[in-house]
Amino acid sequence: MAPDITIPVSDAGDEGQARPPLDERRARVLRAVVEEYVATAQPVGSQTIATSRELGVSSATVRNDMTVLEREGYLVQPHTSAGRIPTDRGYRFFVDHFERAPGLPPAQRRTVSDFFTSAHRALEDLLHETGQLLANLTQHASVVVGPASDAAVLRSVQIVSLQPGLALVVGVLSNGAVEKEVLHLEGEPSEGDLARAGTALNAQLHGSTLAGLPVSEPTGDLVVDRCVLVARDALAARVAGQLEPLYVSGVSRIAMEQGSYGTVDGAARLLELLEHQAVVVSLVRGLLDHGLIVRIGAENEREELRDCSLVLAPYVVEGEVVGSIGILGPTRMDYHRALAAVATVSQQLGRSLHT
Amino acid sequence: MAPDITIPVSDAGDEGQARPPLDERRARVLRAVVEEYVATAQPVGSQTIATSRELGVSSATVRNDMTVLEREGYLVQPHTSAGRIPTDRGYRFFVDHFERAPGLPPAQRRTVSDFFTSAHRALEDLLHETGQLLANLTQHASVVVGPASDAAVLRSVQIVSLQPGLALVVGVLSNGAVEKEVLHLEGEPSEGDLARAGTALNAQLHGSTLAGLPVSEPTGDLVVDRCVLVARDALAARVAGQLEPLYVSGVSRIAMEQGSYGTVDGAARLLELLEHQAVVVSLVRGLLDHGLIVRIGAENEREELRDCSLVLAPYVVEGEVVGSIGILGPTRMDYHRALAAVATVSQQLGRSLHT
DNA sequence: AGCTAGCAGTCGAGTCTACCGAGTGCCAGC
DNA sequence: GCTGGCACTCGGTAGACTCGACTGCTAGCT
Repeated sequence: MAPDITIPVSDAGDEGQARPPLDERRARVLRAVVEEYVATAQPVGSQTIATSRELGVSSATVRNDMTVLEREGYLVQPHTSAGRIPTDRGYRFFVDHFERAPGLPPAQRRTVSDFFTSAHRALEDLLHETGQLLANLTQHASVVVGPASDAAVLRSVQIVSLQPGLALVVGVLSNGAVEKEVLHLEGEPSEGDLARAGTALNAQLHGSTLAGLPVSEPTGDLVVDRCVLVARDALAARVAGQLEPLYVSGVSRIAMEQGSYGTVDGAARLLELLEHQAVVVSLVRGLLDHGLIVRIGAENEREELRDCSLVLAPYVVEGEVVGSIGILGPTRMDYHRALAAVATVSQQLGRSLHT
Repeated sequence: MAPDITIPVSDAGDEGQARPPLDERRARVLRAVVEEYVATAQPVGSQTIATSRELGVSSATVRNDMTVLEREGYLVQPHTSAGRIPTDRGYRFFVDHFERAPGLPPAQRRTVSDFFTSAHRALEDLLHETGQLLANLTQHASVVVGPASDAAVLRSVQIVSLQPGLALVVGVLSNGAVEKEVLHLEGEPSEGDLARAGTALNAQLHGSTLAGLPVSEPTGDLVVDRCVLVARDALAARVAGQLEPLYVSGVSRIAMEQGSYGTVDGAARLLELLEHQAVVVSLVRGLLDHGLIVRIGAENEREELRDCSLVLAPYVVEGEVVGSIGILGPTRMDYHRALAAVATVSQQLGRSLHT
C-alpha cells in the first residue's frame, strides 16, 4: 500500500578525520562480515566469507582485506586466532553506505497497515499499542514518546465534585489528551459553588495552552474564586512537573538477547535505565530533530547504552514533530530491518494521528 | 506511627494430608536453614547451623533432623553431599509458623509514611508511585492493580469537540478516574449540537455505573440523538473491553536476581509474562479475596511462576476491597520483610484513598 | 601489482585427570 | 536420645592435553 520508503539516514557521529574511502572489494568484505555476524553471532572468519559469498577471491585475499579493515578500525578480533566482528564504526559504515531499503517484508507491511486501519483508539492506547507493534516487528524493546501536552490547547475545563471537600479538575486538550488533578477544597464548597467555579474556570482557560495559563480573574464570589484559584494552580503545577508520556514495550526482549550485551548484568542495567522515565524521555527528545536516526554503541553518551543501538524516528502530525518512536537493541542488530520498521511505523503513526 | 501490623496470613495450599506436627527442635532447624539460605543463597550444611545458631546440639544431631525434614519434604539436597535448601513446602511452613512480625525497620516505616503523607496526586499517579515504593522497599518487582472502573459511578459526562467530525467523550468517575473515548461523528455536527448532546448525555448517564449504562433516550433532535447514541455506545464499548489498570514496577530486579530463578531465560519468561496485562490482572484478581496472601513456587498454577513467590494484599477503601498490590520475587526471598512491606503499604494505600 | 597457496603459529574451547573439601549417613558409645 | 567419629560421595577447581578454527606471512604465480 504505502510507497517505497526512502530512508534519509542522518549521520550521527561527526566523524572528524576523513578516512580513505573504502576500496570496493573491502567494502563488500565489511558488509559480508556485518551481515554474517548479525546472522550468526559468531566471529566470522575469512574462509566463511570467501566461500559462501561470491566475491571471487580466495580466503587469503579476504584475510588481507580484513587486516586492512581492522587497521582502519572497522573490525576487531575478540582474540588472536578468532574471526572478526564489526566495531561500532564498522556498523556505522554499514548503515551509511549499504542503505538500500528492502522495505518491510510483505507480511510485516500488512501487519502494520492492518494495525493502523483498524479501529481508532484514545491517544494513550494508540501510542502504547504502537510500541507493542514495533516491539513485535523488530523483536527488540521499543520506546514511544507521546506529544507533550503543554503545547496543546485546552478545549474544555471542568470541575467535578467527588466527595465533600474533594474534587477533580479535568482539562481536555485539543490533541485528545486529558489532564486531571485532585483538588482538596477547604470549607467544603457546595455543588453550586463548584459548578459556578467550573464555568468560570472554563471561560478563563479555554483556548490557552497548559504551559501558558492566564492568571485567574476574580468573579466577585469569594468561595468560587477560591476554587478557581486552586484548580488553576493545580493544573499549572501538574504540567510544570510533567514529562512527555512514555511507553516502553518489549523489555523482555532485552533479557532474551542478553548474550549480545556485554555482561549478564549489562542487560539488568539497561532494564533499570528504561524504568527511569525522565532519563529516557530526555534521551529521546535530545535526538528528536535529526529525523530517522541510528545511534550505535559508544555513539551514545550513556554508559549503559554502550552495547546498544538506538533506532529512532520522529512522527509528524500536521507538519509538526510531536514525538518519536524507536527501538533499542544490541549493536548486533539487523539495521536494515530495524530502520524499515521504525520508518514505516512512524510515518503511519503520524498519518493516523492526522485525521 | 502505625500500630504493629497483625499479619493474618491465609494458607494458600489446601495441604491435603496432615503431616505430623514438627517437633520443636526440628522446626528450629528448618527455620535456621531457611534464614541461612535466604541470606547466603548457598545450600546450608549441618555444621553451619550447629555452630552459628544456638541450638545447643551438635552437627550430627542437626544432620539427623535434616534427614527427617528431607523425608517429610521440607528440604532437599541439590545433590548428595551438598547442604540442604528449602522446598516450597519448607518455605510454606516457615511463613505459616514463624510469623512474628518484626514490622518494617524504622527507616522503611518512615519512608512509607512520608510517601503517603506527602502531596496527594491523581489516582493513576498514586498507584504507579506506590508500585515503585514497594519495589524499592522490597527490592523485588511489584504489581499494583487499580480499582475497576465499572463499579464506580459517573459523576460527569461531557462531549468535547476536537476537530470537525472528531470529538471526545469524557466520563469522570466517583473514584477519581477518567474514562474517555474518541468519537468519529458523521455529518460534522455543529458545536451547538455537540453541546446539547453533552448536556443530554450527562443528564442521562450521571449517577450510573459504567457497567450499567442506561440506554439512551431520544430528545427529539435527530442530530443530537445521534451524537448521544454514539457517545454512549463508545463509553459502553470501552468499559466492556477493559481491564483493571495495572502498574508494574521494578522489573529490572528480576534480571538482577536471575541466579535465583531456574535458568537464564526463566527470568526472561517472567518478564514476558509481566508484559501481558490481561494475564497478570486475572492472576492477581483471582487471589483478591484471600487477604494478605503468599503464593510460593509451585503453588502458582502458571508454569512461569514455578520459581517465584508472590506476596499480595488487597487494599480496602470504605470497607470495600478495590484492588490489590504485591510483589513478585524468587522463592528464596525474605518473607518476613516482604510481608511486612506489602501489609503496611496496602493498609496505608487504602487509608490514603479513603479521604 | 595483485592474487593465491601453503605453512607455521596462536589461542579458545573441550576433555580428562587428579585432588580437595564440604557435607552426608551411619554406627557405636555415652 | 545425643554425640563423636569415620567412611563415603560428589561438585568444583586446577592443570595438562588435544583439537580446530583462525590468522599472518612469505614465496610464487598471473
